[in-house]
Amino acid sequence: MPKNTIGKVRTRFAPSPTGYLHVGGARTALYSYLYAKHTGGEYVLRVEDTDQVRSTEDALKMQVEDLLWLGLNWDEGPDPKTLKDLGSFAPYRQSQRLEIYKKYSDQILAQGKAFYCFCTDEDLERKRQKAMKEGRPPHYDGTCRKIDIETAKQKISRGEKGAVRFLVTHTHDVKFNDLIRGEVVFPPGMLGDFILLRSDGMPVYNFCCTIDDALMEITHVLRAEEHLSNTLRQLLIYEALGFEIPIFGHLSIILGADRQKLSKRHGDTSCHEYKEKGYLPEAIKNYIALLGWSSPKGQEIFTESELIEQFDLDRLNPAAAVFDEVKLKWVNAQYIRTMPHAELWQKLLPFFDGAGLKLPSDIEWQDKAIGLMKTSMETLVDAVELFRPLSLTELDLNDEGKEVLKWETSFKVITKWREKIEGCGKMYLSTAEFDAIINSVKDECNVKGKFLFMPTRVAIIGKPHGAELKQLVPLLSKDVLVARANRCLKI
RNA sequence: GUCCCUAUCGUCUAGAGGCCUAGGACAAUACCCUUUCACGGUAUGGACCCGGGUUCGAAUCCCGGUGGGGACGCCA
Repeated sequence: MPKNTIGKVRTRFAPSPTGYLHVGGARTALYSYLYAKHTGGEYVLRVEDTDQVRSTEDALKMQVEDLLWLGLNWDEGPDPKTLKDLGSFAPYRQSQRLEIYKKYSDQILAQGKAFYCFCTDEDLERKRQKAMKEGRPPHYDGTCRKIDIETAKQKISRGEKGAVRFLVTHTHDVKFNDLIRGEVVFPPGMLGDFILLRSDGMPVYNFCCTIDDALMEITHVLRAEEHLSNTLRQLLIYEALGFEIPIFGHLSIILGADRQKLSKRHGDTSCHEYKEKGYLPEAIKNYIALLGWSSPKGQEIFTESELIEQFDLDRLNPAAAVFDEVKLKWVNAQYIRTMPHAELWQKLLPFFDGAGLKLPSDIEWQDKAIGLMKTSMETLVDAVELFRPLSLTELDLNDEGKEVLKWETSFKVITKWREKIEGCGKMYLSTAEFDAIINSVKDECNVKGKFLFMPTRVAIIGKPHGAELKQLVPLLSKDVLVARANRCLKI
């Protein structure tokens, strides 16, 4: 009987590689990871790829990539680079553990706790519909229970396809103690005989999951609430095989703003999409940690080590939580503000490149620019519009800007502005020098308020509204400022 | 249909029978700062799903209802 001999906490995240990593999956992975780290235990990545139709190698790569992006590195599982299984419980891909499942299936069959089923899909579907219509639970009706094992084996040896079903006969309540929900009771009659092995020999989720959790000595199974009723099947398998039962914790579901389970209908639900929208992995992690868990201190923004230190399983909320991107944005903004400038610049670079922005490569300039801009952005994508006026490309005058240039006083203001900059000895103006110049333009042209600031802003960024000039001007060289002013004067 | 889970401001939550006139965060509103916007600061409004019990006392415990979610697959 498999047993956790080390006495260590072992958690796992067991995704099915059928697409991108969903935020719900990310949270399950995060909690499993955090709990293992918190207790000094081990965190395993196992790949549940027994659905050969839907599981793909590409999807596995995507999931691995997203998990690594979030920094949820596993102690055992497929190697991040080669995807080769690493760890003493290998293999970690269920598609490579088929003999193991076969062995246990044979054992259950031999115990008489399972039987071969030769019913066809069509038969089953018809019976299911009929049962539903008559108000009965749509359970398997037990047709093949009466086929004895020898007869069944003969049929199989003649090439007939048979699935293996677990024989569900218990008449007692099945109970377990859920970490999050307390005692959960399943009365008898909730279940029909369920499949262990499909007729093509592939095992199904509930079977592999149970065997692997036991064999891999997983001590704490954290998974989404939709698996709560699966636990009954798994408990019956644990019982039949005499395996030690792990501690289960069923995490609440994450909902969209419409209070329905978060899904593709809600738009962006994968980590990958949030990455593209300019969210930092630290921020996503921090935000999803708070969906269903709270810090005993009431803290909301954490470093990685604070999260690990404070995270525990006794503060998980059983009720479903709505995913709120507005708050995610706020969390993201907090991280942007505290991130070292050079690091933030590196993260911004792909977004600038993607938008075709050409920005100075001077490190000092970049540092100054980030310092001035970072409180104005919530996501990395926001930086694109913020930095666009600083791009060393031709000034883009918008219609609103052109309107401002038509004002009577605008020509005078911009001419004076250009004259003042040209007269300045330095390559970059300081904020104070900019203030001084603006004030002298104001006095000498005798204009103020919007008639002063709007034309000046148009001469600098091509539009009358937007970024703070005090932030922008110190980041634009004299040459660029003059060239842009000239451009406006020519219209 | 049957079973399981669940219910505190718009959202995430604190709350372990008296510390609750229910606390915090995001969002909202107002004001301050600012010659635009944002940042920042200050303040305001905003919730215990409903009905029964138990108790001297219930957001908290119990029962019922209602709402929401999940499961009843040769999907996971």
